[in-house]
Amino acid sequence: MEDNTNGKKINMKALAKVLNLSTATISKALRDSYDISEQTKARVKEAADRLNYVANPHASSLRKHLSNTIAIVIPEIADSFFSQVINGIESIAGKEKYHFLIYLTHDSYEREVSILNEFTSGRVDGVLISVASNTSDTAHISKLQQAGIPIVFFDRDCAQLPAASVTTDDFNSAYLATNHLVEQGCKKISLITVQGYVSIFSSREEGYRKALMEHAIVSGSSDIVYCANKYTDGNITLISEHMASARPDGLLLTVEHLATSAYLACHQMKLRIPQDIKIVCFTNQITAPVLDPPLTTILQPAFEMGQKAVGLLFEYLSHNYIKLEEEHFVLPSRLVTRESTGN
Amino acid sequence: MEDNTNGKKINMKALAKVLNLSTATISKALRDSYDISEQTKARVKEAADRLNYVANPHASSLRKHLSNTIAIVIPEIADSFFSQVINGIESIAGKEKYHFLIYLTHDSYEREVSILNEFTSGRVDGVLISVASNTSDTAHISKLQQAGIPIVFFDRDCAQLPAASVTTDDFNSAYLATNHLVEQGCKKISLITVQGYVSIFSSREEGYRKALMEHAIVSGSSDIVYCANKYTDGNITLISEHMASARPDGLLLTVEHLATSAYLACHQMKLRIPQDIKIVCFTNQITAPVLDPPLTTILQPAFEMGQKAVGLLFEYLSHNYIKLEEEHFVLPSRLVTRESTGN
DNA sequence: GTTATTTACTTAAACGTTTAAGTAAATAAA
DNA sequence: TTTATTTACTTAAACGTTTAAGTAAATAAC
Repeated sequence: MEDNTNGKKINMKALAKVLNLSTATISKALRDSYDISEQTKARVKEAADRLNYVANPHASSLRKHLSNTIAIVIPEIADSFFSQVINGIESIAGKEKYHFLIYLTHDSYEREVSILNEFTSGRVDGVLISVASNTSDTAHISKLQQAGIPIVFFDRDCAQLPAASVTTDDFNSAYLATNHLVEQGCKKISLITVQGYVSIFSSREEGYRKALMEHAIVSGSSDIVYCANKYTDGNITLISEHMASARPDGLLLTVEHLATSAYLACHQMKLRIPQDIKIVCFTNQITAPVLDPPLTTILQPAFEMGQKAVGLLFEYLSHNYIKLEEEHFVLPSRLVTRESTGN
Repeated sequence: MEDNTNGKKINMKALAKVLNLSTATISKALRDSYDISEQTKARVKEAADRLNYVANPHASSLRKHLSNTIAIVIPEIADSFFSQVINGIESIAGKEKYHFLIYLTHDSYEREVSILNEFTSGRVDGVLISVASNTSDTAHISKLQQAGIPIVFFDRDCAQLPAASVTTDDFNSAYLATNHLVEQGCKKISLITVQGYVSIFSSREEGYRKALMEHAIVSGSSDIVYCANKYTDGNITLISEHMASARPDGLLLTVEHLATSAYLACHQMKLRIPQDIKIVCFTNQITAPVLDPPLTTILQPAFEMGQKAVGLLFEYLSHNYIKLEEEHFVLPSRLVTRESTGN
């Protein structure tokens, strides 16, 4: 191979020297500038290919004030919903040659703040975020917006903020799911959820309440159990104790990992699903149909939400001049009934 | 607020002007250089904090030839194993103030090649990769190594390459799992797996074969089913057809998503697990204990593998001068027996 | 009291791109 | 034939850091 590079990493200057051209010409040729002859473009591209030239993204980002990178900020990654969202984002961002950095808040407001604060540095061109469940003060988000970094919320938004959002119809889904439990004969339905300020949890709670109200089922705060928002034995205990004391005949679970906990609790207490207790859960786990018994789920359009969120961001970034703060999309979730609510 | 910045993004030059210092002093003060007085350091840090100064990472990376970013290249993300690995990586990388870019190959060799080729640009300081199952030509990986980018393989390595690896004992796990099936009374055990060049699949296949051999169970190629490496209805059909024709009484499944497919196939065919057929699967799904019936699994130390892999990379990057190509770690997986192999 | 060393800074170049502005040669317009 | 325009480049500055090298003032050594 006569490539004159001795295995050293090649940069634009070296490439220019090889071709007897200026770096400006190389740069423009590679970006297909009208300013460069077709012949030269071909020569440059051939040489770049042959010598494995790849432009240094830091130099490029520094000069252009564009990173071609977006940040995805989520509470957890070991969750079917979030990983499917990432798949959706990747399906679009990958094609557009965008890179994405992932940040996990572990559902902690403090981490979220320190993660977002760093984004004023120009590291990313935009942010897709699903906020921590205990995020109520949104100053860190406003600060980012004021710094000119576009933000799109998905799933968990901060309703009080003027920002783009892609969510699902949590209120209605919870309402329909609760109705379904009532229709299947439940008289005492408990909500197993997570404490948090974000709207998805309050919406799900309100949907649940509305359904109960409409069926004249009295429910008090003792029918709601607040669990930790991660998979722990503690949650199993919480649910067991609740079932022992409140003796519900229906459960609405608002997060994925609660399905396993609730099932284990039922198995431990020898409660038969659905005969003794019926269960619905918000989850995208593919194992739902093979659980014991198959689980009735509220299936969220995770992949599509990811696509839509990143699509909005790209539309903004490509200067199609949409106003992000006016973009709000609510994609429908679907109640998939299975044996866990059958009879 | 008298911050002289009018809401514009502040850079080092602006900060220097505010403090009547040179940018060199600012830079050194923020990095705690011995060259700067404590008094000045305090002044600088206070002002930086107050004005929300965050250094531009592109400028910094360009100058230092360090990105403080690593790449994680995996086949899929909607998989408990990989998402737990990411959690492990994040648990270390997050603390070290490293950022990570995620790239999905969708198990395609071509995508893997084009993703890795880009890494010679200096975008990342190192790469953690689990190769695509059909990667046999490893030129793209060697090229990256020659360019001086450190690589650590996890789970799926390229055994022929001199590179660090963190794997689990696939051979032995498959061997033990198959033995377990035999001990539980299986006489005809099928392997449901995925076609691929990577060692995990061949190791699992060999472990399976060795166990059968030792028990003098004759097995032919008709006992092995090669599925697509993603969750599809096609796989369910493949498995059903195999069970109809080969009539196995035991199944060893080598990838997570096959558990759901196999269970559905059994349900459809009215085969009772474990009475008619016993099942073991390599999976980290938390729902394993609540499946119908609870699934015997080979649980991989995903989180620890992520930690170990990124730990090796950091040890190398911090110039502790370990030789990556000599680092090979094999972490043990654990057979967790449940009803799917009971009697 | 002169010289050497230390302290606490500053100056300026460099990292590898992109791009506005400039230019010489070729072509078109008058 | 002269002038205007177009083509295909080059020059040089800029992006925001880091750092080697330099320096003036203060302190220490002799």
